[in-house]
Amino acid sequence: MILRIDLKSPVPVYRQIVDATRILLVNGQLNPGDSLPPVRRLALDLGVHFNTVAEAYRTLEEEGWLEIGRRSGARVVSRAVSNRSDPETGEAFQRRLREMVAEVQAHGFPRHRITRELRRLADTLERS
Amino acid sequence: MILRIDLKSPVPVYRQIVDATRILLVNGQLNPGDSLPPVRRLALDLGVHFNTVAEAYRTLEEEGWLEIGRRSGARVVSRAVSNRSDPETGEAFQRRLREMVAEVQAHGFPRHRITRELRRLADTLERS
DNA sequence: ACTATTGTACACTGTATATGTACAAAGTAC
DNA sequence: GTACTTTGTACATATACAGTGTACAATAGT
Repeated sequence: MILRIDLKSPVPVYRQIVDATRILLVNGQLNPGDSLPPVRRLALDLGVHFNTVAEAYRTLEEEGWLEIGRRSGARVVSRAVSNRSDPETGEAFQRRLREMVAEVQAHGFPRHRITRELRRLADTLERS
Repeated sequence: MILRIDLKSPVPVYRQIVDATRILLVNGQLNPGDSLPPVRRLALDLGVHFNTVAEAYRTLEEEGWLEIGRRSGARVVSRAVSNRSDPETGEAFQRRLREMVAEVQAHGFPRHRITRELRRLADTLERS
């Protein structure tokens, strides 16, 4: 499993691991039955302490993605996704989208590239 | 100025203020010459300490949006946006977009609503 | 000049992130 | 089936950061 994390980011490392792994899970690049690397190995790869990785695994377990055993390590399980999403989820999604767009606009990222990325992502989602 | 912040969010309040205000600035709902409320008043409205608001204002000042004076308060200034955005900006934008999408998918938010929001935002941007 | 209003400075507290170290459980080898 | 090795867990500690409390400094208005 290859993840890229940024030690200088204000986002805590364990959450970066969670976020990156969740993408793999949602996209089907990690499937039920697959094993995740032992905490010590992934920690070495990423250059962090293994307890940091363990914290990430526990978070993913709480979200229902993983099953963690003492010697068996972390394994992906099939996860029932509730089709009933909180109404709050949609609002928060819109707000965070606008925040992100405003931020990259402030950095001078041109509008047409922003719209291009948004549409490209929408297309990708639709086809998957 | 009306902002909505979430005291239970893991995102620090001062950054929520920054993010929300940046949207107003980028969208032209706050323009050069406009005054922002005094830190104590906005703090009362939001239910936080005024130093928290002051921290947000200072951050926006560092980003070049505001000019802060002792008695004159915080005032919006015209800001030269560099058209040269870091190449990193685009990559980070894509990554964060995918993270957000994966997160709402995990919450059961249906794909067609995600794509709808993405395209709606793209359209809005294009027309502004 | 006085005063009220504004932001600033800085100490303090609580919480969360990341690490260090010792331990416990459970497969594997013999 | 006992020993060993590999795995995650528990918890103490260090550090950084967010948020608050309080005193101060500057400045516009009277």
